[in-house]
Amino acid sequence: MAKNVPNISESEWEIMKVLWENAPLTANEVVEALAKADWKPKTIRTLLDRLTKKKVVGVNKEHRVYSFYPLYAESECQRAEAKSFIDRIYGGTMKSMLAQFIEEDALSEEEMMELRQMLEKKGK
Amino acid sequence: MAKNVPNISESEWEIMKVLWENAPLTANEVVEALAKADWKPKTIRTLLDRLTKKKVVGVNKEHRVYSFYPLYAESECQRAEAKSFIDRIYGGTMKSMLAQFIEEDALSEEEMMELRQMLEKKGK
DNA sequence: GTATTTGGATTACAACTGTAGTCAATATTA
DNA sequence: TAATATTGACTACAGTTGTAATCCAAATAC
Repeated sequence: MAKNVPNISESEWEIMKVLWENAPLTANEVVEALAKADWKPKTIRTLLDRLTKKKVVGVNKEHRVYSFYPLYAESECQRAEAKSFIDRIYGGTMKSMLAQFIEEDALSEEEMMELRQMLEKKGK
Repeated sequence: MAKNVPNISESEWEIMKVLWENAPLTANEVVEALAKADWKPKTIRTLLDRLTKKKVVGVNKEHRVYSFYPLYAESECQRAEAKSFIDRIYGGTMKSMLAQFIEEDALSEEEMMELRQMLEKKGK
């Protein structure tokens, strides 16, 4: 369980989002999915290659045109990032983070209500 | 308001934590505060210099031995990091993040209770 | 006042990132 | 089949980061 997820850089994360939604995809399909991001196709290739080298992405080489797919679930990666983020910035507790958001009115009334509901529901 | 905080790297963040707690401090005092972190003093100097160059830290050069102090509040930096983190990883909403934590039972009963209380109190 | 320590300035150097470009083989098109 | 386009492999190159070391001047210790 909880194999440690390798580090995924910011640009790489964009690629991953596409793969998590539609994998497997060829490089070209990823390029198309990211048309709005103004990256040159080669850049996307490089990122795919790096993700592959890092073993965050797998490659199917059965056909001439390879296809790529994630080797970790999105939620797994999110959780890994979240943990390291909260540790680093908020001393390790979600509470401090949420406390700050609440104090600084960074949440809308609606959002707070949703959060309350989520907590209630789980509460029991 | 909300001048954009420059990027603060992971190691640099450790330095900042010390400065936020005790600034102004000389380089040497920072070194002492970070004795447990096993960084060579020179490394800490380098990080202080970089933070200074980035204008995240200010320097008082009135005495031969300089002293350093933060130019941004901790909460300001935390918020900046949190925003970019949530945008990048959770599509921009705190809700998705908290939802995931709740679903995956990443919070203890006690933590959830505290969160509930915080939300209640603010609620009205 | 000489030797030594301390602190600031400068330099080092590899890994990781962002952002591509070149090259060569294969596939497709005319 | 000859020209062209696609795709994968490899290379490029500067900026950031982690992690220091060297050099020199001033201060301090003998």
